[in-house]
Amino acid sequence: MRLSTKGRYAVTAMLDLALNGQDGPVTLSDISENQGISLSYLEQLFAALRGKKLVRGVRGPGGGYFLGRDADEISIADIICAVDEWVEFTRCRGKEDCRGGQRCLTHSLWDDLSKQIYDFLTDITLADLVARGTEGFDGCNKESATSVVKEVANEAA
Amino acid sequence: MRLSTKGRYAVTAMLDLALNGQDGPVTLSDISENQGISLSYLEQLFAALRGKKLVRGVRGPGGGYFLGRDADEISIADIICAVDEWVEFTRCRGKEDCRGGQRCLTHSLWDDLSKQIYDFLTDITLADLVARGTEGFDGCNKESATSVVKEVANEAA
DNA sequence: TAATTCCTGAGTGTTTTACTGAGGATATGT
DNA sequence: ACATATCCTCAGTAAAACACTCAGGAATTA
Repeated sequence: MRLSTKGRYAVTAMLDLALNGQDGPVTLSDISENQGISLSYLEQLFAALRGKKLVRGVRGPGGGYFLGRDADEISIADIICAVDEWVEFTRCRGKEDCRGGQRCLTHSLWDDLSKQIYDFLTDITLADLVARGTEGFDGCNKESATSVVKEVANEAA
Repeated sequence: MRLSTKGRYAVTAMLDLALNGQDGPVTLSDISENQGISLSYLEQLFAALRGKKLVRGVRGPGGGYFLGRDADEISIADIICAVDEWVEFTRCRGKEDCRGGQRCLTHSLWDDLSKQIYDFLTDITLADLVARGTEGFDGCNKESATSVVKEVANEAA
């Protein structure tokens, strides 16, 4: 599991899509402006997302992007795997590569952890995030990440 | 939270240390050979780990590295944060940066998820991994966790 | 036909990655 | 004292990834 800023861009963009895609498609220009990501970079990311059928593009005026399937059917792991190519880390592919089992054991432990992280992110869907966020939303103020700021919640109400 | 191969190298090296550091210090040469990481790169990583007091170096012949504290007091998040500098992702630092609350909401959702991942990795210690791994371990030939993960990933694709 | 949007691909400066190399500081064994 | 082993520091570097610009082409709508 690889987790870089590239993956974050993708997750953020998909979140934007989940939030705004209810009434009509969302254009990349909108996402670009909303999230502060360059248009061309978004196009690269969405090429990958399209390849994995996580989004569906509609061309022409009034076009844009939809989610490829329901938000509760798209996990964070899906999104990250689509853009952050999965890299094989351990070079230990069989018993012959192992020296005294030591190296192999360490790698096996890493693989275990890696799988745990993957499973964790597989269990979180876009719908989860949206649901969780829109009810107990804590607003923009980064300094109070834990405390609840109700400004945007009030704005929405 | 950033999770790259650099962080993996660090976690793997620390695991090696946790496994072999019971009777005397472990040299970087050993780790280099065991894990297939270049010596100089390890020295870079351990400079960072030393800075965060996660390891303790002993110079001279017979020297090497110890864990900086007990294995059950070192979380995976500690290790990754030591080598993979924490990068602030969202540029949204206050209400003035937000446009209609939309961008802000997305960023807040990301921050939420980011914190969840961080908490998850904070709860896993080196001791956990070692304990979990050494009991059920039966060598390299077994269908490794990595290939399982890859299957799942392919299935999702 | 013109505008809008997706879509493709080439190119580019910057940063990160993973490594090489050249040395110095500190401790050990003889 | 001396040679050796180890940590430790720093400078450099090729390759990859990142994030982006630019230049168009393809499909759709008005």
